[in-house]
Amino acid sequence: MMAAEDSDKLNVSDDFDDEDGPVVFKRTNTTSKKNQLLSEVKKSTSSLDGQTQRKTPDMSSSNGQNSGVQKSKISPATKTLPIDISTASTSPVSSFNVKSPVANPKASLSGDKSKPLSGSKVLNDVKEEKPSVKQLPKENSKDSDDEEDDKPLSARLKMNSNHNSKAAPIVKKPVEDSDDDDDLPLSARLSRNSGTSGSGYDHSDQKKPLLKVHKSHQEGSSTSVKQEKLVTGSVKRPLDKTSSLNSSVKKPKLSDPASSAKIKQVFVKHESKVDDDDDHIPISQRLAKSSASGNKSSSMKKIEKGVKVNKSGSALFKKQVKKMKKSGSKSEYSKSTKLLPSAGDGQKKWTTLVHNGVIFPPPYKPHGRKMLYKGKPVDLTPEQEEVATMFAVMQDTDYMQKEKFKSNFWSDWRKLLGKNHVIQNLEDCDFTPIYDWFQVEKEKKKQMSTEEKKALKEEKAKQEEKYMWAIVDGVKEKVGNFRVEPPGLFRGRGEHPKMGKLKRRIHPDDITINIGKDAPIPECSIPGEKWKEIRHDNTVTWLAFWSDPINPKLFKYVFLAASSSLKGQSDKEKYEKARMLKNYIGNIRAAYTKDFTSKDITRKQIAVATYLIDKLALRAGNEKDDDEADTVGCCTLKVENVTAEAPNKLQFSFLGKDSIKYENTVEVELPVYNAILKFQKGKRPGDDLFDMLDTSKLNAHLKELMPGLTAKVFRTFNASFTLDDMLTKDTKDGDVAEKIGTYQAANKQVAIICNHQRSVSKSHTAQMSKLTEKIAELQGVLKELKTDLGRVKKGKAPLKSPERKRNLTPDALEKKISQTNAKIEKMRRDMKTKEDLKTVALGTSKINYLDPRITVAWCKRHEVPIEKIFNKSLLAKFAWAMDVDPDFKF
DNA sequence: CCCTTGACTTGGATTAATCTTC
DNA sequence: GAAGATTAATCCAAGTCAAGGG
Repeated sequence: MMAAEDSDKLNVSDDFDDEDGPVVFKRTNTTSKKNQLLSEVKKSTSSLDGQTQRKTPDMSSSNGQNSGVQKSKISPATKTLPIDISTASTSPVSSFNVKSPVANPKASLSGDKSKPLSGSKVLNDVKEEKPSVKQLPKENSKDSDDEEDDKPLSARLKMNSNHNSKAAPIVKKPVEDSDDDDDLPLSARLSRNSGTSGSGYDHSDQKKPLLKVHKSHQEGSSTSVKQEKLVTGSVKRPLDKTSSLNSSVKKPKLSDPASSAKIKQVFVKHESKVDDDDDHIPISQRLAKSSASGNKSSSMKKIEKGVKVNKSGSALFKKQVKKMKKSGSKSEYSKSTKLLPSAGDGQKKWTTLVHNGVIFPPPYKPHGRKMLYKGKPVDLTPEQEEVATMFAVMQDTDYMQKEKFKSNFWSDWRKLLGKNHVIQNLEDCDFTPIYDWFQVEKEKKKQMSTEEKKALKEEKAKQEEKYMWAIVDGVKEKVGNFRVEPPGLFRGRGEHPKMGKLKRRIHPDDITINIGKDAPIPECSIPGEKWKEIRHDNTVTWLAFWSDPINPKLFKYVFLAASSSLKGQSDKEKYEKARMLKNYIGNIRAAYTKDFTSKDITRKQIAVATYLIDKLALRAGNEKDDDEADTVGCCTLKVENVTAEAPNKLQFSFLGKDSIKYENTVEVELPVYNAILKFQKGKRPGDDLFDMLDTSKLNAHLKELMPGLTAKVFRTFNASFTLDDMLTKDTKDGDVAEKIGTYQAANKQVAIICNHQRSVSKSHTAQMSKLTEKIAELQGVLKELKTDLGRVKKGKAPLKSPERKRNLTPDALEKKISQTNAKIEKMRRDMKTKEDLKTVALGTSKINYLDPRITVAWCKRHEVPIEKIFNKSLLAKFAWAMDVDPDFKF
């Protein structure tokens, strides 16, 4: 307490950390340092001041006011009664409970639908098919866990970071360490390096102890017992079997029928289990019985969904639907619920596809503001002005400090100006008039009344309505990005060689449309222009694409939204594959451990790389061109990115995806440590650490170990496993808020493992000091209350404005005191959380790495409304996971 | 094999919407 | 009731990985 009040923020944070134990403490510290680093890197030359000096327009803003009416309608629901929302709202969310078509991989399994049925039909069929295959011996829940093998190594990492050692303080990501030790790969584990292990900390905080349960660990408390059961449970997994299987399989490409079938069988197995019990009622429903009582939510929701769809369909759309139906599908798109068009037949992704193409940004409207060149106004053509404006508007971004950005911009702009233009160099350009105009426009927009804004919004919605939906196999689905990207200056991340280049406007004749054969060709909204090409390719899911103006080798695609069944299905398959890895991981670890000492250098490198991917959740690391930012992943690590610290630690430091810095120091098995030294020997700092390796070799090898296995599966496995494990271990009885806290802690842990960072908000520091102040103030109040209490008890009048306090009784004072204390406590917690998460991005893992079924099942088990964890988009995206059994185990 | 093309997932930053607070 | 903070939605860049062609 006190620390917080009297100290500056740093201290405060430390305090907080203590709460969690030493580990945390460390982490925080490191974190903050990290931030500094990051920011430095990112900003490059400019420091904050840059912003302040100029007008720092706060772009954010918004309309602060909303019309009460509208708002009120929505907000209440959202907030308190989650359930109501789902049922009541017409939004897509409502469908989350419905069984979505997506969800049934089985359909694909059955596979034989030679003939493309319409969606609903297929669905029905599918549904019945449930029975089937149970090939895999094991039930999932049990077998999966083998003793310790299945834990993600990363979870167990230990990071030790000594801050001190580094001169520069950046310690970085301390991911958490893992616990105890154990993480090692099977055999290794036995021998494991005990020495270091424990490290001073193993705090028991939750973070680490992943599965080690059976072993000593006791932190777990009551839950541990339970867990143990689960974990050790059985499992004798057919690893052997599988492995042999695999080996025999030669190329398991998914497309390969045989291998895919195999995978699917596995899926089926899981699925069947899940399906079997659907009796459980969705949690949200249970809790909120207020809303509909009793019945199964799914049926209800289904209805709702139907309604909604009908409502939203535009006339045009309906027409199309009709037409389409004629051509084959009879299902009512609005109603279909479960089916999956899936991949039963080979590569086919859909049978019928109807959509309206894409919408273009409005043409450029010249504003006529003249920029200055050597102090004098310059006339620009609309085209020239447009590009000048793109640049002017970026005056207060960090890009302005980057020479590369400016030179690339200049180079492209100059082409528009022409060699002989008055403007001969960028240095003498003053874009202020344009910048100021822009700020004014922005302000105007901000000042518009609520009504005006609303009207504008509706207008836009109306124009976009027809582009928002597609009908896939008779089911109306949301389109993800139907807006063509507007022209602008390329904003590459990190030190991207092409930053600042003009990203030209895309026209209809740049765009290729993909649509069903029987569907009407979308009309091109720009008069006089036409699409580049029309295709009818049902082996792909994109609706349209154009080539990237910055890098013509790349394409920009228009896909369905995440809530679509097509996306949902592949999402589910992704998680099923990761779950499958759980059954193979023991053998995989044993295999690579053995290869740590292989004489075959390639094997050895593959082994070490696989180990790093498994333990640290590193990305595969494809090769990159020179015209891209220089970042690396596992296979592309350079010698200089890894520093060996005797006796057995490796310090990693490199720029990963999006030029996000990965900093971590971790203890490794001695053979790995030695192997790294060997790979580094005789090489220069910039040379490839794994010179015999690339992602295709690595993945080819992984595929021999498990069908469909690739490097990225480890990340998914790691993340989901960690979540499941931490939730199982750390969830305690308590109120919903506490449980959510547990969830967030697990989520945070995963984010740290995956190195999902975010930049610290500009106002973070200010916010922290404000909180600190506020706490101090409350503390003052508290003191006064205590004094008064003492006086009142003795029959004296309270100090200060006694007349106002005259009526206070001791009881009332005591109550106030405790309220104030509670308030202070809460503030402290909030502050700690804020500091703790200032550089951690929780969203990415939630969206991409955590099997939603883990979350849904946990919510069901612990009566936490799912809406507390998943927002509207996530609920829609994970519709396929909503009916999971509460006992689901990843 | 190696290299390129193609398609789809992952990711941080921005912007917009909503909620909190004073 | 507006400023400030938080959260959700959007945007689009940057990865992964399969497949095709030579």
